[in-house]
Amino acid sequence: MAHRIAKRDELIVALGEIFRERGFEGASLSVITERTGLGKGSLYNLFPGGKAEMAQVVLEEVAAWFERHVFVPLRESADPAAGIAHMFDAVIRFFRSGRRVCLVGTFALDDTRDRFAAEIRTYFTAWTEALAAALTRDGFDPQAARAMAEDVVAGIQGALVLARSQQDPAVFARAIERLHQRTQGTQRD
Amino acid sequence: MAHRIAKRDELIVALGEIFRERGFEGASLSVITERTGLGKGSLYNLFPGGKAEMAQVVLEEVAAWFERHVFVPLRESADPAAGIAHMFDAVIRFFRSGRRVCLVGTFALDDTRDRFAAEIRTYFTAWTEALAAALTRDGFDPQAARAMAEDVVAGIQGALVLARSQQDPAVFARAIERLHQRTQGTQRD
DNA sequence: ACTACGCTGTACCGATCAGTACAATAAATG
DNA sequence: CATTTATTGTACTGATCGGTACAGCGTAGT
Repeated sequence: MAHRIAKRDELIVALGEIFRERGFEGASLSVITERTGLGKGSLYNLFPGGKAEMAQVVLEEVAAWFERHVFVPLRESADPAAGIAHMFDAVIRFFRSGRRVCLVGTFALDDTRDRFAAEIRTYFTAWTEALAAALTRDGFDPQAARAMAEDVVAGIQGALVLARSQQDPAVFARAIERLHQRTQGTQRD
Repeated sequence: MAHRIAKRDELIVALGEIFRERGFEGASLSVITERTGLGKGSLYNLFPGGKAEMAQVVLEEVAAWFERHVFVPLRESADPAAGIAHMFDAVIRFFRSGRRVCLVGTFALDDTRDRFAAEIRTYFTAWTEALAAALTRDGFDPQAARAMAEDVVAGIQGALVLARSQQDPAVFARAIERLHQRTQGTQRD
């Protein structure tokens, strides 16, 4: 049995890692009990809704993290370019420089997609819109800002796929760097 | 029971759709028998290796399709820009304007990733390298070509994730259009 | 027509799935 | 300490998993 996890927060983080590594279907109760050190009794006591509730809570946690570390800075930073830089830093940290995969992206592709469709959709629209708004404030034409925001969010997701496929975090780092530079470009309409 | 599938080629196509829609784990033998109209007896007669062999064959089929419709034009087209344009057309067709998802990308993210790691890796490296070579031939600085190729391949994957999450193929179409334009840009080093 | 063989459906296998029931234990409260 | 309450491990459920065994069938070759 793995080390016992004391606090609920840590448990949610651990669940997130498991879902990221194995997907929703692949994260069986047996691997969850093993990795968290919690028996089924404890798990179902904490999450009466079972696996679906665990995934739901993890998704909410992810959404909250992005809200705090990405969306708020994008929206409220006095200097929009600083907010955008902050976003890229946060993304690099969150995805562990490409070693981690995007849970929401994973869920968006596999057969879990319908179950969490609303959460997945919200995550990406919120991100795209917050970034587009920041780019607009930074001098981009609104239409160009929207296009650039889509490019950046899609580019990050794609970079995660590519880095994972090559087992090479450097691919992710390079892609992030280029995306960041493009947001600082001069052609803005 | 669904309509009986006559030819092996059609069967492989059907298997591809099932894996795309449900992932490797989610594509249970029961849904495969139902969707293909073939019983387990037939399936295991055709693919003695079971599900793993089915997925392997589908991956090979995808690789062959890209080799023929994407990599060869990229490598052999007299006009590299025409080869690149051909690639974008093929991609739009293959992914059904964003309604279809990339099987390889899906496998790269979920827990199937280790099982097919070699095939996944080859798919993306072959694509990136063929595109980078074409861009170089088209006048890009070799380093810029490599970066652009990574951006394009990652951008396509990300656009598929985004389009799927928004259930909006237009997101994919727009992203492809922008990627294509960037390959035609004038800043090449 | 007869044989041989490839294809097929079906019944079955042990393993594992998510989830439940519940008794034993631990912790909190008096 | 006694009693209540919350947490936990374990044994179980029925369903489904991937895979196997095999008998029945159709067709081709002769």
